[in-house]
This record gives sequence, structure tokens and C-alpha cells, in this order.
Amino acid sequence: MKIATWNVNSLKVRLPHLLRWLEENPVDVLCLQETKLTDDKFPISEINSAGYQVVFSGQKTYNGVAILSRLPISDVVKNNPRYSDEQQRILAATVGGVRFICAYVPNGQAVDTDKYVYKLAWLAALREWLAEEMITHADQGLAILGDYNIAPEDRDVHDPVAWAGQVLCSDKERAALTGLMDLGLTDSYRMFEQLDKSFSWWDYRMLGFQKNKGLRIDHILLSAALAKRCTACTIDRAPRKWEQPSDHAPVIATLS
DNA sequence: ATGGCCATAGTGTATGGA
Repeated sequence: MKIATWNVNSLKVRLPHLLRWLEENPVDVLCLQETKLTDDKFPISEINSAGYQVVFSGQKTYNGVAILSRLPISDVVKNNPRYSDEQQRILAATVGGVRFICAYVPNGQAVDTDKYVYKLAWLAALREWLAEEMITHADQGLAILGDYNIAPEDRDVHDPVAWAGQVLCSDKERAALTGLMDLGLTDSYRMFEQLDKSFSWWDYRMLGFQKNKGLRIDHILLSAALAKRCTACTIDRAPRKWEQPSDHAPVIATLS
């Protein structure tokens, strides 16, 4: 089973990219973030025609998440039941016996802003909910995929000195991510040998991608039952080179 | 040179992203 996550930064703009990518990478489950579409505008038929079922939770202009699957999707939950949130950032569903959570963690804008406070509160609430979900789904396994908007370590940052203490890299954010992992989740990417300076996001400005000035902020976290089954995790930089790309690249994990 | 983009709403320019 191949599972993946991709922040598409507008599914309206990126639908052709998505369809091309699925053709070249026929993963079983794909979590999308930043669809930026209300549910009435979601391109269901195009995705069905590509061989995928899909569930989604969107809003106007910002945020929006979706889960695509080749296999039947059941037990869909929108949002974190423990956190009242206008913003559509969480979608959970069961596929092939595995519990999937698609997450678009708030960006946080800058340390010491209201948005940063919201990000930390949101992550604390996610941890509370995940603690329960981990128990409920311990046997079958739980995967939480998404744009975490956190670079876990300095090696996930192109210029750790410049980014030190900044949003996406601050100690409090990293502690929040560690807090999630302490529930028994593994960063699938770091289970395997990877090249130095591997990133999943590059700024559109300053020739970020061409100079590989990026961050690794998109992650696939796996519970123990799934980590045992995980045989590979990669970042696919290819679609970042296409015309009018998303600023994020997909992350793919293979489960036996 | 220390800045350079992009999507959205909406029609000039602000906001958010990361």
C-alpha cells in the first residue's frame, strides 16, 4: 500500500497537476491540503474518473483538506472533535483497515502573533485527540499525514542559523511536534537513509527551489503497527519542476 | 544587490502563505 500527502496550494489551479501526478504515481491513498475550495466546487467527477474515491472538507479562500483513495472510504470525521474550529484543517477516514488523518497545521505567521498562539493551541488539541485515537486504532494502525508547518530538526532547514527561532522552526513548535511523536508515532521519512538537504517546501521567491532553499515540513507519521510495515519514504520533487507548481512536493510512504 | 512569488477576492490592492 502506498500512501502520500501533498499540499497543492489551490486545487482549482492544481487539478491538472494532481491528475498527472496520480497517473505517474498511482498511490492507494493521498491526503491533500490547501484545496481552497468550498465543497460545492470540489472536482469530484474528475477525481472519480482517475480511479479514486474522495472525501473532502473545504471552505472559501483558505485551508481545505481531502482524502483520495482507490479503496472504499469509511468512518469519515471532519475536524478535531475536541477543538471547535471554523477553519477546515482536519479530515479522518478509514481505508483498508488503516485509520488516516489528513492534517493542515496552521502556519503561525510569526512567533508572538495571534496566529502563532492559535497554532500552538491547535496542536495541543490535536495531541489530546490523537492520544485517544491512538488507543482506539492501536491494532489496525494510524497514519497522520499532512502539512505540519514545522521543520522537526535543523537538518530539515536549508539555513538553520537564519531560521533559528523563526516560525516553523521555533522551540515551542518543535516541542509540540515531539509531543505528538511521544504518543508513539514515527516520522516515516527518518526511518530510512536520506540525502542531506531534503526538503518538501521551497519558497516561490528568491529562486528557492532552484537553489534548494527549502524546509521539510510535510510529514507522514505512523503508529507502531504501521511503522513496522513501512519499507520506504520519499519526497517527489518532480512536480515542483512543472509549470505553475505548488510550492510543496508530495511525500510518499510504502507499507507492506 | 539581501530582494526577487503566488493564490484569492475582486478590479486596486490587501491578506495569507511559509
